[in-house]
Amino acid sequence: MPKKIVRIKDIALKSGVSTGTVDRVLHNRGRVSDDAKQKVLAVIEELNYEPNLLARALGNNKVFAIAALIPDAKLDSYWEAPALGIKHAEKELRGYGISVEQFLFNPYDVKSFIKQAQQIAANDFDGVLVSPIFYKEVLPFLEDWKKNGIPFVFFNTQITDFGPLSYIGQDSFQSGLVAAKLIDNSVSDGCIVIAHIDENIKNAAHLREKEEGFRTFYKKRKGFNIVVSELTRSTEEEFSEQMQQLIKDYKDLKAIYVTTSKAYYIAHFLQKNKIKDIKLVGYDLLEQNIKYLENGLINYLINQNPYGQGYWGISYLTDHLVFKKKVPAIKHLPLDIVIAENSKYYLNKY
Amino acid sequence: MPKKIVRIKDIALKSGVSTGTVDRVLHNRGRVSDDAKQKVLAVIEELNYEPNLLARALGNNKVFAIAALIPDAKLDSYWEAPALGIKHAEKELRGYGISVEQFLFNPYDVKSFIKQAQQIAANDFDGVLVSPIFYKEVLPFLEDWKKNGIPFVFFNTQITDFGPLSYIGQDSFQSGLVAAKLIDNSVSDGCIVIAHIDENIKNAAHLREKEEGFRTFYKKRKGFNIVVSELTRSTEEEFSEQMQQLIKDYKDLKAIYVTTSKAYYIAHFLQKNKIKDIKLVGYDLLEQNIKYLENGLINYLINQNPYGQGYWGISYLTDHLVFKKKVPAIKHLPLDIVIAENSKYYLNKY
DNA sequence: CAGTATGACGTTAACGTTACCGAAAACAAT
DNA sequence: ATTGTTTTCGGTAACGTTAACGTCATACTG
Repeated sequence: MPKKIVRIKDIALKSGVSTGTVDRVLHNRGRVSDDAKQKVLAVIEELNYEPNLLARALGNNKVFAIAALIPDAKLDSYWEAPALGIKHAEKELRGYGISVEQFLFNPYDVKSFIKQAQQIAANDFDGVLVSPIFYKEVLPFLEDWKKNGIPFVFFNTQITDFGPLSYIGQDSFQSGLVAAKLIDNSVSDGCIVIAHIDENIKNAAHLREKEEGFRTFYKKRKGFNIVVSELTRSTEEEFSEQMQQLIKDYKDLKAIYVTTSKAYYIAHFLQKNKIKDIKLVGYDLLEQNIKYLENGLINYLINQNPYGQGYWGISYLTDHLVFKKKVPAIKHLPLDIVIAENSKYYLNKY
Repeated sequence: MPKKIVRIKDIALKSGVSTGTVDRVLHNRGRVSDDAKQKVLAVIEELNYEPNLLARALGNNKVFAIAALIPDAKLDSYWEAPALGIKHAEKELRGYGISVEQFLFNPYDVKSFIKQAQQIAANDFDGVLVSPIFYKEVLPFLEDWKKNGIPFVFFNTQITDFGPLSYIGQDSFQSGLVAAKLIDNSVSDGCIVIAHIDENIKNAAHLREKEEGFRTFYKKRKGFNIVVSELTRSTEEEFSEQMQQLIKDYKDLKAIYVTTSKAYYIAHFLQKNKIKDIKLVGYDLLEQNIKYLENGLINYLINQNPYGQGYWGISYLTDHLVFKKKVPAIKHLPLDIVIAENSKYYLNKY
């Protein structure tokens, strides 16, 4: 009953060559006659050989160096989670010959991004995990890596094409739909604001997609007034003024959909000004967000699973490098709906 | 920079014994003097040795046979997902020397459970994954397995103690809280029914816990009338009558919380009788449930992640048997809140 | 004190794969 | 024919761990 295991040796025997030749065929690195190659391939097919991943990794006996190019969590705490996911993945996969080095850049400073990317390009890594938030600037590096056969995985921000090994992240449009439905479940008319906070909407395709998804949902609905607002917060006062204005402009404001992880700015404002009955939906389980989720000022958070993104990114690169497995070209992580009662399950777990 | 790898041989060398001795210490299978043991342990600590899991599994060179004792999906489609999770896990882990055999029993027939369990006990398996829905009947088998040093993992239904390797499932109480909050978000007063469908509440501790969680949430709230109803459905007519009665008894019925995966029974009834404005929250992404989720008759489903339960169960047994890793004694899977817009992410993925 | 258990340890062949090192064979240029 | 070059291929030592086996020494038995 336990299926007979097929080894390289068996293939070699059956096709009358040596294990070395079979190995060369398997990884088609040439130096093998067409004749032999065909024969070996036929036998592989016939016995339907499945490589033993353990032995493969062990025999390889190489430590693969992976570089992770991500924003510095000190400058935006959203990035704590991916960093942790990456760290945990490394720990778990170290036994499989993986080592990861994180290159942190300032998400508000293109220069710093380029500098770190150059660092990576200068040393030779076997794979790169990158959050390509600077579209134009990352391109030359992608070219370089591609030319050198170094696989790279995008995460969090999607770039179409340019041949990444994989993209890991969320479906922004769909997440806009989810947010809309959640609001729709408790608001039956009035004004709803889509708030982009601290991001230049021009450069942030994923925010536009969220907005698009949200609007799409509400196209079917009557009696709502959907408004977009771009807010910035360099100081609390500045932010507060913008909010005051918003409240004044839209008397029937019923709900706010925050497309970034900064919902807690608004929650803070609402609390301070004792404003109730405005539903609030945002993203990401930052400590401050959770706080307001628990005291009811934020109604729902959508988890983008940043921890999982980091974890899967490293995981996929490992599958590719160590085990030479195929990995999906795209992995959309679930759009977890988080309330106070189930939040703990989404905190730094996978 | 790439950390120096510590091998058993290094430990042996440094502590002046042989690799065999180190191996015996590592797996403390005795036959080692206290003296040597202490020394080896000290060196292990000092170099902080981390075993190479690949080499371990490869060297072991044993095919571990795991038995999965679960209800037959033909008799309750909830069990399709765990079966699939188990199958996928097996596929993924076959390369690591794992083979799984599923033993399906009739969830409504104790005899069939016993028969299958005996099957497992008769042949010798290296590990068992079991959904112990028949509390009393499973105990003797647990004793047996324990005596024979065969690890077993519970999933879906929790049994306190009896020394499983791990329990994998949901926190029922907490899931009651989640359900309550979801209903509370869209209902502000009136009567709310907790419906147990097709289950004997006496034997179903997890259903009682769900109810308990739900009630706990509503203890803080005023103006609600929380009612419990046990429903059965052998025929559609029988069920319909019970529902009619319920509607008649509670004119201000605003929401129903179904503690099992049978919310679609109620949705079906509501649709047929054109009853609107009763919020419905249930469990599990069965095809029929999804259907009503999409057309709005079911408002929320809570995903118990049955696929993941199966997957993790096998995964944990593998960690224990193959890699000899420590596994958590308890794994509570997330209480995923599912609406039409995010349901696809929870369908048979992990 | 011989004989036998018992316990403590070392040695070693595997596990399946990889990758390097040459040997052998085929071919090319004199 | 000889030498040189290239292509194809076999042999084999690793990779880190496991577990069966063998070898001692010591303790116990009568």
